[in-house]
Amino acid sequence: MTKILLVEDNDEIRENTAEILEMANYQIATASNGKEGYEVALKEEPDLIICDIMMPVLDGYGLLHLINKNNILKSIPFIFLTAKTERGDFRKGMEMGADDYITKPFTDIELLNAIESRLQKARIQSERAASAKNLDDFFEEIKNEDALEKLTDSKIMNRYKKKQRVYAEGNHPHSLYYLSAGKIRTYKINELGKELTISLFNAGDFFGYNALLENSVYKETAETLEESEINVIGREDFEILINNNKKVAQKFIKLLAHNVSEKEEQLLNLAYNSLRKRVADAILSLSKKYKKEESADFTIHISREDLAHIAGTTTESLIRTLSDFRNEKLIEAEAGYVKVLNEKKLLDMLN
Amino acid sequence: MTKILLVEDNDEIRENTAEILEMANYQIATASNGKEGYEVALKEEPDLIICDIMMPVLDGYGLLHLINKNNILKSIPFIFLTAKTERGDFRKGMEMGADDYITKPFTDIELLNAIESRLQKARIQSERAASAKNLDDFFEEIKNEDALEKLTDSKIMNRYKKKQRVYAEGNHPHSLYYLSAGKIRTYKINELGKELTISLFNAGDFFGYNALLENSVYKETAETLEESEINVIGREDFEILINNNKKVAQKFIKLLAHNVSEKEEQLLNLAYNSLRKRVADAILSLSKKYKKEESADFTIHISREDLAHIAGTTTESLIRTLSDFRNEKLIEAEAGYVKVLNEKKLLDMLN
DNA sequence: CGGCGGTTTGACTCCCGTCAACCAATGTGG
DNA sequence: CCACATTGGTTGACGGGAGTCAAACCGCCG
Repeated sequence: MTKILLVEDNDEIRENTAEILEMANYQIATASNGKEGYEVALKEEPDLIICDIMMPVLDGYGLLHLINKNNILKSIPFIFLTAKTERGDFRKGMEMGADDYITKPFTDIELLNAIESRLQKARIQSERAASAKNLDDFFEEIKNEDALEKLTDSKIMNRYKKKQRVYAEGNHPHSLYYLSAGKIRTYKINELGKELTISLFNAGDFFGYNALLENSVYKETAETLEESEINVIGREDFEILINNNKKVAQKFIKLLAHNVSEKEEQLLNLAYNSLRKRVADAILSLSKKYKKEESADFTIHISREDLAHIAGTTTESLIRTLSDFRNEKLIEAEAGYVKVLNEKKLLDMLN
Repeated sequence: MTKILLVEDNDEIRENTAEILEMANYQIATASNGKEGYEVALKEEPDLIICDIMMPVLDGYGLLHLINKNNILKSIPFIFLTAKTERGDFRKGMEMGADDYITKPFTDIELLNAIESRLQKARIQSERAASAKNLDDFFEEIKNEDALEKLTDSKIMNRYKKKQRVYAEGNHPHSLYYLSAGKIRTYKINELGKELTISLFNAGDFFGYNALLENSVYKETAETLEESEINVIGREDFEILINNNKKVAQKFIKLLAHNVSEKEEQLLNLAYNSLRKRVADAILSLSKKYKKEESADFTIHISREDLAHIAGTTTESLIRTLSDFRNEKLIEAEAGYVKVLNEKKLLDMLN
């Protein structure tokens, strides 16, 4: 049932009006001033508010102001019911966002008509917005339909040399990649030409799926860190698969969710961690990704520049930090490689 | 740009008024009577209609009647602009569903205020309705599943005050959240207690799905930026849905993929951008997320501290940067709010 | 031998984080 | 009702971390 909040300080008018409205089969909540009205509004969430202007404690303008500031209440139709007949008062009320302005004395019919008119209007508004949304959904659906016809079997294998590019930022994705051997990194470049390595991939990883799933262009560049072997899966095949195979969809959902978490963690690191800690993290994440087996100590062959781009710094700064680490016996480092000596201390590195 | 239809038979008033509105940067269509007005309305689909009452051929009431009968046009705000100052005329106009009633003579300010007030109101309506529709769709989907019996009671709605916590890092997720009104942010804290805001959410967004999908604990904390209303969807319901409903799975895959892209972009920013640029980006991302409509300028009420956490810096540094921006006339800022004056320059900010 | 790419070190600068103080507004408790 | 505490915003002074530019070094190959 439609619920109406009536805010009016004069007891007689309030009770009379409430009675009329109840006879018209509305559910009524009442309040005798703006402050009380706001409290009742919060609690009851009426479908419409009728409100006097001149009231003690908090007047009608004040109440309307509060209502408009509240995200939950601001879309409720608001009608002023007042003895203030001056043009200035009327304009002020309307400009503040009231939906109607009824001057006393008024007839029952006027009041009821005004209410119905506003309720009607509110209903139309919400219908309208909802139907726009429906149309979008509809087109969304069509897009996925006719992929079914074009099923072509394509499982190509490619060999890549070191530092070779697989795809570049801005390209349109045509395929999903599966790294069967080697190492891949993806990176972005900012306006000043500085590189940041975003992700590392190892044998057995899929990559390049993000642009496909988001249905957009690549947002990063992928290149090999060393010689690699890559399987290419056609876009259509992948789409059919993910749309029709529950398991595949679940796998990618989980993968994506994990990616998001990882990136969030990286964000926090880059934002506030010292260079020392960022370099330590970079080394550890390489270790985590590429270390062959649990017990053994880890050595990676990587250029200073590449390592710097993982830590988000410059080559020179990275080198200084590596020197520090070397002096502290945390790592062993010579041109072209880094070997982790004390993983625990790296892990506990303070900022 | 906002388009306004002005229907008025008096040439002088029409042209004068149109001129005022054009100066206020609205796009204007005109008509000199109700019939013509209806034709123009159909063709132009204005964002707002201003209309005289007494006109030849078809009067203002007639036009409003036609507009209300037309499904495409009926939700357009409608303002009468008339010499008819009688209470009866006013009531008739409002009862027919007009949104405001301005009597001649009127001042420019009155007219412009009335227009802005109604446009604002219309925006709120559609936002609100669209977000409600989203959730309804979602539950429509749920209903079709065979787990019907379990989830009848699962649509819980919660009210949160400003700065209240929804979930905390490390908690186990029990539900999916849907923000039906208000604003939410998620953030992480590093060992030194520094906060970084990871994501912002607006009415109509889902949040908290990442931990569910990854099948792990929350990796970030979520709290309200202002008073909010949140729908809670039980974990089981969500899991059934996403595992069995192709459309829902696709929706979340796309959402996740987009999240990843966003985070990657943020990574690059945090890694190498100057404080100036990061602050500019923070302001712009707020604008992008919370700006109501295209043309209007954007004001956000946010504490310095919160803004600093979005930019990944300290409150003091943020304040200095804001002062610089203010001196450069890029923004207007006083305690508790920031207003964007020159979006383009903020966007083109160099490092 | 000279050039070249990658690495390392040095010197300098400056951005920005830290600490401290102050102000204004708001709330609070006696 | 006022003194007082508290909170958020702002400004100033200071210093260190890390980026920039330059130069030296080193191994390698033709």
